[in-house]
Amino acid sequence: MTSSSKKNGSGDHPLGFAHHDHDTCVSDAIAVAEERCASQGLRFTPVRRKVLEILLQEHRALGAYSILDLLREGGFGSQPPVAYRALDFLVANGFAHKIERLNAFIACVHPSQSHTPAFMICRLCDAVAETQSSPARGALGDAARATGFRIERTVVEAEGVCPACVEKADA
Amino acid sequence: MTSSSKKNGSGDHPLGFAHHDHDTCVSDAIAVAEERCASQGLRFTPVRRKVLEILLQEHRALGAYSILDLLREGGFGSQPPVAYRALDFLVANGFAHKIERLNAFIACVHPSQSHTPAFMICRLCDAVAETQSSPARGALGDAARATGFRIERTVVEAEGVCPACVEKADA
DNA sequence: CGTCTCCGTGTGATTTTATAACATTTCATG
DNA sequence: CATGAAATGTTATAAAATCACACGGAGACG
Repeated sequence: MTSSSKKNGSGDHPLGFAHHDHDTCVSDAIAVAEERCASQGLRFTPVRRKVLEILLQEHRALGAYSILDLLREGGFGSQPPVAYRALDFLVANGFAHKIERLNAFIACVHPSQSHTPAFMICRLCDAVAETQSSPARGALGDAARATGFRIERTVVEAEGVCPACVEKADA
Repeated sequence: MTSSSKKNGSGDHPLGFAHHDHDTCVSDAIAVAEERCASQGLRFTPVRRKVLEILLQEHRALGAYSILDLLREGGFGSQPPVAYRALDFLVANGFAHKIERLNAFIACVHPSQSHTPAFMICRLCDAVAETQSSPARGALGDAARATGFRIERTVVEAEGVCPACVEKADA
């Protein structure tokens, strides 16, 4: 099987804090990536596509070595650089993000627009939801301007408890 | 010698984007930590003190293994858990922070107040400056409230170019 | 059509970061 | 001083990431 190896079939998802039609979300996202690569002269190779499919399919943050396992199952190379290179490409081009707190990777939710992603990470179930932030507009931006620091990129990750786990805990 | 092994003597510092009297800053911070540990019943043991001294002295983000090297020079245990445990203590109690982006640690600039730290990391010289942020007040906080996510902690790290390196680059 | 070059891939080895497991020591308390 | 909890020391191992080099396919160019 090419899809999950853990827990998700393909319909119901407690992930990202919200349910949605996952199958079309995967194929849509792949289509978008394909188009954008074509239009920007980027090579959307089989390994890169497969890694993005894996991330979209699982719909959660995956470590490079988990991805590697799934790549192996798919008949691709199984040494770390294979996964890391594909991930580098996906991250560099905004198709995926790295969650620094987890040393893990997740597919981007809206790869079309350029954006400043922020993440909410559940410490109980490890679910990760992507959202937006503009840290450069708040206190951080003020500090940067005051000192002359030139911000190029920001990592914003909130750790806490997702709605589903809050319910469970309260129950 | 108990101080640095890399490059800082004790006077001049391009670190943290600003110069200051470093020797007193180290001893002051140690004194503060000592007091706070005493008042809160925390054990400010030799290893923990030494690790904090190292972080304060170097005044930049250090990897656990660099710290370990310096611990060894100081006659302390030299196996990873020694450093990691001391760092866990310092981080848990707000005397130091982990820079997720760098897998490195840095002494807290104002360990007295509880705060939501944010960091500016220079990708050219690796200098790190701590500042404040309140991501929970902006778009991220809105998203969390909207979805029911309970934020407990936030990681905010801006990557870019520090003032000194901007100058060098422009020159 | 050849062939050159660049870029991506495959692979083995290694480095860097972090934790597990367990014995020993230290220290506050009774 | 006995005792138990917390901290440390040490060995071993796991997890994450990179290095170095060989191979191969797609486009550029004669």
